[in-house]
Amino acid sequence: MNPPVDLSRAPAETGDARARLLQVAIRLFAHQGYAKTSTRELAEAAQVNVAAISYYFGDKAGLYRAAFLEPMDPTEDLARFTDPSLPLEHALAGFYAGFLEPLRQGEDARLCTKLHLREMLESTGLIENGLARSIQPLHDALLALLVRHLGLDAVDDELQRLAICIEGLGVQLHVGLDINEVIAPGVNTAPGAIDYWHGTLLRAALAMVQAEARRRGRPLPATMLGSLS
Amino acid sequence: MNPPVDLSRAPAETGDARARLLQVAIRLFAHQGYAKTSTRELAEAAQVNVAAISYYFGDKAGLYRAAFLEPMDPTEDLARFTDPSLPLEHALAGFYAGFLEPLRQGEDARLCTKLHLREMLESTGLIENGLARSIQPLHDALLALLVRHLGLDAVDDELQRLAICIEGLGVQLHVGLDINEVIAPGVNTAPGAIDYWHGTLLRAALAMVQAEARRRGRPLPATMLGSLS
DNA sequence: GTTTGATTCAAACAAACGTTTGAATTGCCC
DNA sequence: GGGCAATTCAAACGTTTGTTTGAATCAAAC
Repeated sequence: MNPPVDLSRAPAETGDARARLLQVAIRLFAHQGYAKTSTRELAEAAQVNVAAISYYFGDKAGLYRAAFLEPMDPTEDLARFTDPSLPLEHALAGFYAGFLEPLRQGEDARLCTKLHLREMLESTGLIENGLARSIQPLHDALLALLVRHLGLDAVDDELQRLAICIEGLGVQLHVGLDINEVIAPGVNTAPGAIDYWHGTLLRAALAMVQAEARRRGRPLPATMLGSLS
Repeated sequence: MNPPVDLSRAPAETGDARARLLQVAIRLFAHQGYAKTSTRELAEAAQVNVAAISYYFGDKAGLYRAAFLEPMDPTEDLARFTDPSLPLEHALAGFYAGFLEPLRQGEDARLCTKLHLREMLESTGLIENGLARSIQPLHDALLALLVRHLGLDAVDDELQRLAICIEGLGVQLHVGLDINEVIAPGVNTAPGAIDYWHGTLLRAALAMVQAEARRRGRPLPATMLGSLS
């Protein structure tokens, strides 16, 4: 009795049934969505009895919530580019490194990103409490970076749009992971593809920022750029 | 008897039950996905008996397929930017106009785009036969445009990535429609927001293309640019 | 007015769904 | 070994799912 429903982060200490369910849930929910994934399918994939879902997570929605919120820690992504001493180029390189790292790692990390992207389209309400809280700091940090390097003293709408464009380039890589392979075979899978993408995104973002600086009549100080240009 | 299953485009002539089902299907499938939308919900929303679904479309999947493939005609989007006499800036402006037009129109057009975006993440196989066939021409036309203005004689991987970035900026607008409003309130809903976005996307794409031209040591002829710069 | 074919309807179907149950099993402390 | 709580299990629960059925309704042709 007294099931540890939502014991709040105890993935390994309570046998591996709970942990296996979580791992499988991320994969299956990401791959085929919430509604198309049945509890029996989850249980079978995790080699666990169906009742384990309600035992450990209350119900199917609880398992989804746990799987969705599990690996969300924006702090390490933030650390990659918020250092004010970084030149713009290196900061943007660090920014995109956060987007590209899941692509380098195994399929699990990629599916985890897919799970979050899916929520952006479905918006089951989890997005306001979880995803937004993970994205907002990244967005604000990027805004601060741009304000600093553009020499502005406030965030205006045009800067918001610029930031969203810069983020969008990184998001697009994940959203179009599958379809880009159909449209332009090899762009994502060829050896070294991720590194090439890193360079492309970085140059694109730099060009956008420099264009915006020029548009505002505030060309970037050369010292703020790195070696690439 | 002899039900007109998949009569292949006869939306109005056979009473409006079929047409109403299609219209409702686009809205509901886009809003909550395929699996979360039940046949009874569809029938009720369309004020139609449940049997009408199998009567007109065979089954639920048939209705989804019909709704998905219904309004897909890339030719008019193509016409906006493929004219070789257009300067680069005007061509890119036309390119993004195709992305932004659904945002100007009613919610229906927006949901239709959402329906297609959702398929990019789910990949139920419909994407290869339908969506890819609608996107591929756009992508190829954009490649041709870039090859022409960059003075290249072939498409290489870096040009593929540049094209995907340019497209990604447009896609991002739709993908992030909801979440961007949470992160940066007003960017999509403020009066004139779409027009502002058009300018931002255009300047960003131009900057990316010019940067790529510089990287290749082939600066763009000034004659190919328009009045903005 | 009757016939004919197309369309609509309420009702029912089997299958799959999420969840619960109560007994069986396990691991561990005394 | 006995007691105890945590965990696992097969089975069943009631509901909802997609689909089908056969009769009822409708509009036009004869």
